[in-house]
This record gives sequence, C-alpha cells and structure tokens, in this order.
Amino acid sequence: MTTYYKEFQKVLLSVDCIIFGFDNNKLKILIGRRQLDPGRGEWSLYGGFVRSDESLDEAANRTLFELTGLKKVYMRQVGAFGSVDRDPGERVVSVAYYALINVDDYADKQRLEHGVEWVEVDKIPTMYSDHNEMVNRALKLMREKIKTRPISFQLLPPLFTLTQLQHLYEAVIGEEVDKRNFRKRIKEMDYIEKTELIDKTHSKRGAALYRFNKKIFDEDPNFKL
Amino acid sequence: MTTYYKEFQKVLLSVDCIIFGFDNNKLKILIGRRQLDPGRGEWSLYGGFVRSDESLDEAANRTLFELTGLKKVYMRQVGAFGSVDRDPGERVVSVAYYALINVDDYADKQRLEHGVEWVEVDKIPTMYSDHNEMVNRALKLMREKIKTRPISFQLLPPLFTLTQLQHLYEAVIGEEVDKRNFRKRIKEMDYIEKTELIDKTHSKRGAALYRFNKKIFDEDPNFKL
DNA sequence: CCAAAAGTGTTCCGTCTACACCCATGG
DNA sequence: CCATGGGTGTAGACGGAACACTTTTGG
Repeated sequence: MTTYYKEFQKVLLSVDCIIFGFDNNKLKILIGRRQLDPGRGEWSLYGGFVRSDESLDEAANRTLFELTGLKKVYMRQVGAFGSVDRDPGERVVSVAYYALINVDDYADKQRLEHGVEWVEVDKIPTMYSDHNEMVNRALKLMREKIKTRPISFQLLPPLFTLTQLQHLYEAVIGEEVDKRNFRKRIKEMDYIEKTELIDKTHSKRGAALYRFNKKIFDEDPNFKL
Repeated sequence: MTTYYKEFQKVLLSVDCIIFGFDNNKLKILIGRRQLDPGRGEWSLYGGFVRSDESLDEAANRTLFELTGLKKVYMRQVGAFGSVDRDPGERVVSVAYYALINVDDYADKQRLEHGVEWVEVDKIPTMYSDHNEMVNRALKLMREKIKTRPISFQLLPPLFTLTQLQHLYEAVIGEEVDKRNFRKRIKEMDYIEKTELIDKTHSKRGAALYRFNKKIFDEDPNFKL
C-alpha cells in the first residue's frame, strides 16, 4: 500500500446505532448494558467498529444486522462524535446512525439473547459516554424528517390502521393531533392506500387497513404531515 | 496507554471545510487546487487531518483558522464521509463542516497566498474524491437552516442594508422574493435593529443600515423567513 | 432632470384549526 | 344493550402571496 500520509496519527472508528421502534403507542429505542471495558455494565447504544473493507454505511448496516438479523433497514447518519476523551480507553471516533424498524420484525428471543431492551425515548437512562447526546441528535433529526418524508411506515407493519399511524405520529412529535384533520391530510396522499382488509384486533367494529404504496409515491413524492 | 481495542484497525481522519461567503450578490465557496498527492492539482475543498489531541470540531476550527486567520466562526458539521475508496491513497475518513464567513474579513492577499478562490455555488467544478457530494449536503443543510435560524448575519458585515439581506437570502435559496413581503417579515423581528447610519455606496438616496442584536434575539429566539 | 435604488399597505385566497356526532360490533 | 374505538364535514381564523407607486439624490 502507498503511504502518502504516514506522518499522521490514526484513530479507531466505530458506529453506534439508535434503533427506533414503535411499540404500545410509544416511541422506543433499543439499548443494553455495555459488555466490554471500559464502561462495562453501563447503559449503552449498540455499536461496533468499522472494518477496513467497509464504508461507514456498511458498518452501520452490518452492526444493525448483527443485533437484529434485519437487512435493508431505513438508516440515516446522525453525525460524527469525536471529543478527545469521549472514550475512556483510547481515542475512538464514532459515527452515529439511526434506524427505523418494525418491532414485529425483531423476535423477543433474539433480542433477549443480545440483552437489549426497548426503552421509551423519554425514559432513557444516563448512558455511556456521549450516547445520550447521540440519541438527542437522532431524535431531533428524525422528528424533523417525519414531517416531510414518508418514513413513518418504516416503524409500522406493512398493513396498518389510520389510528396506528396517528398514534405513531403523536408519539414521535410528542403531542396529540386532531383526528379529523389528520385523516383529512392522509386522504390527500394517494400513496397511502386503503385495502379491503379489516383489523379487528383493536376494536369491535374493525378498522380499515392501509398500506404505503412506494411506486405511487415515487411518481409524485410529496409528503406533509 | 491502555489498549482495550487493539485488535481493530485504525483509520486516518480528516476534516474538510465548505466555506461559504456572500460576494457580489452571489453565494460562493472557497476552493483551491489540491497541493498534495494523490490528486494533486484537482479542485478541492480545504481540509486537514485531525490531530490526536483535538476534537473534530477543534480540528475543523483550526483548519479554517489556518486558511483564513479567522476564529469564532459559525461552523456546523455536515457529516462523516467514509467510502472505502474515497481516498486513492489509503483509507481516510473525512468529516465535512460548513462555515459561514463575511468575505470582507478575509483579505485577498492571504487568500491568494493559499491559492484558494471564491466560486459561485452553481458553478462549482468537478472536485477531488467526494468533495462535490460534501458541498451538496452542506448546501442542503444550510438552505434549510437559514429559513429558521438567524445565520444570514454570519455572511454579512456587522452593518448591512435590508436590500443586502434580501439579496443574500435570494442567493441562498435560489429564487427571488417580494421586497414588501420580505421587509414586512423583517420588521417583526425586533432583534434586526435599524441604526441611524446610512449607506450611500449603493444608491444615491442612501439606505438605512441594520444590525443583528444577539442579546435581544436570545431573549425570544424566534426566526422565520 | 432623470436614472436608480429605497421605502411603504392592502386585498385576496388558500390553508390550518377548532369542533361533535353517528356507526358497527363483541361481549 | 352498551362500551369501545372507527369514521366523517364545516365554518371561521390566520398567514402567505400578489401587487404599484412615491421618495431621494448624485451626476
């Protein structure tokens, strides 16, 4: 290998994942107890080191896959965190990513094997190093994004009711919204398709199930909640 | 030094600066010809390596200072760029930052010594590696931010006319706006203070000079253009 | 005296918000 | 039969967009 820059010092690079899920009408993230020193036992995001043969995005996707077994998940970079002393061991710069998953896709069995838990975003404990800051930044970005991009659907099953969608939206932005106004806006988005199917698990009357039609969305990608 | 993570490979870390300026009613950035291999001679952002004793933010500020001699400049992280092959030499991950400076603060003499030029954002040539992508991301972030945060003033002299402010805003968002509507909105922001001073350099009649009063803004930080 | 930029209000229209009642069904 | 969640429309308020003329003065 050519070494043009040999006089400069290298650093360890890691990725940390803020994995969002929507469960029980609450927005939650996956956190666990850190398994290695330094900081063993502290609450922590799930992360890993970047390998020399993968990009940052690939490292984040691989890390998420190792934890959840899921691929092709919606992930976005939050940013790089690089205080000199952010890791008590040695210099480690970390790039945070947030991911949106449907909690149904992540079996409890596998979750428990990795010792991670779903925790409501407004009940997050103090975590290792700068992980709380990472979560705050991720939340801020995601809350912005959900208003103008159709990412809600990443947190829901393929078929969902409008009530579910509304509760999700309320959980993310942290305030209640008017049901009629909400549904009026949904009705204008042709890519949120009503199906013939009825969900009867949450009410006696039953609620229509909807799906997000990406093809229709891509023809005219406008979204505004 | 303790070495908890010794089995993992380290990478070189750099920062690259997208330095915005407002000149001649155009939004521009500072770019130059890359001075070292690989890629010597290609158009490039100004950057540098992160030292072991400084955070990413510090590295970005130092890099900007080396180029411009300016401190306490408004800078924000754009994100980390880490394709495996983004640098043809060896693995280098770079964190991009954008900065907003007042072009008057950067003497042409110093600029020429560093061999960098102001180039309009819609006339940017193909640059080294992923630098065009960095600029695009920075532009997108900055265009969003300028609508809701009082950052325009970072690109202007301490005293400015409303016409200047409007032209700046138009240059950033890339479209013209109505003068009366614009000034109506400005009038509602008490922290954009009219001074007694008159600028006569751009018109015979003369235009009132305004200043941004940060103290007043901080009391009620609301901004909307 | 005129060219060139500064400065100033009103009307209209579309969008957002507030708000209350009937429906279907399982238990 | 009633409790529970699903589903629907309208009116009024508000904010954003369109729009044209007068003022000042250096050259």
